[in-house]
Amino acid sequence: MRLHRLRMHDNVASMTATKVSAGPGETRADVSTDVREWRELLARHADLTCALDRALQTDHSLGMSEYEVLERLAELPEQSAKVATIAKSVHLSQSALSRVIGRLETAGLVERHMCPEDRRAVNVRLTEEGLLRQTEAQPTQRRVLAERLHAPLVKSCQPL
Amino acid sequence: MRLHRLRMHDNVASMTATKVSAGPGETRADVSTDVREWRELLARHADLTCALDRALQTDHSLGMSEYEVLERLAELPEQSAKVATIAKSVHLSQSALSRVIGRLETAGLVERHMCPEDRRAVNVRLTEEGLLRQTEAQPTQRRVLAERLHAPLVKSCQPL
DNA sequence: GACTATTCCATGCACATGCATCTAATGTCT
DNA sequence: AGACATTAGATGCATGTGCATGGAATAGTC
Repeated sequence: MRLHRLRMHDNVASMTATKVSAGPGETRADVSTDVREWRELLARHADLTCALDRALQTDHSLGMSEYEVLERLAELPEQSAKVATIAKSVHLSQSALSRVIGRLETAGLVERHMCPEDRRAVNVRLTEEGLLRQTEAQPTQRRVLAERLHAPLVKSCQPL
Repeated sequence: MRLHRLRMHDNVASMTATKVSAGPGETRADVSTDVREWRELLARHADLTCALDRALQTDHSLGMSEYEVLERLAELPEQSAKVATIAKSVHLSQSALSRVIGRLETAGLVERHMCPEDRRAVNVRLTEEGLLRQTEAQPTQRRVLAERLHAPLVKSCQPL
């Protein structure tokens, strides 16, 4: 049972070179505002990611990546989309997404169909079972978000 | 070369059961405020994590986890700490942290010493080389943070 | 002092992910 | 049509991570 969580994906963005020289009064121990914000972001992400993954896994046997893909499909009127389309809204590499879809397919929650108008593409369609699972899991996700999205951080950003 | 990034760790927090029932007007397609916030957090995290890892790896041959540990040590006056202490401020499991320290040790950036007053514990000490590398890498980290922490998100949270 | 429980860290293992690459299909030239 | 470039998606591989466990040292109990 995978109970961790992480993701990232290379979303190529502009690299405007904003020069930021550290202030002269800066010592070894003090930390810039950006760094504090960044550490809070990391802490919040770790907390939520862990809690969400745990809750989804325990209560619904779904990983966070799996749930996210189901959720995106469920939000669509057609409840199906090409892999490339899903990739645009999920922070996973193409390969990781391909495997997530593979796991969902094995579990019977989605089906892969060849795309008639572009036979390279694959259409991913939510099954009845898939919609059911997503519908069941959604309250769990919402509950965890409501509980922790704005809760005070336990593990924070103190300089140790 | 590892060019991804992600982390999480189980920081046990209270599980106050805040009941949040979805409003009756909610349809399949609309997304709650919490969910929008959560997706923004995910997107920001993915963007920064990816950019930071790339920059640190390319320019300084350091992973994000490695850099973070170096940074935490460099912030301390003694520039050394027990593993358990470091663990409190980094979002890594104990095992992952142990291995990060192992890689840093192999690279000659930290040293492991037995802790005299508690011989179970290990003291991790920044080497000269380690401090140098962290000092070199810090501007890179600050630059990426300044560039992207508040930049508009390219890959956002649209319902596809 | 002997025994047990607990704490600190390292390691075996399973697994999800990113990168590089491959195949197939499509698009673009000439 | 033929040749080359591009795009969609799957997969081999290396790697980082978490979980479970283990060994060693300490703390607590009798």
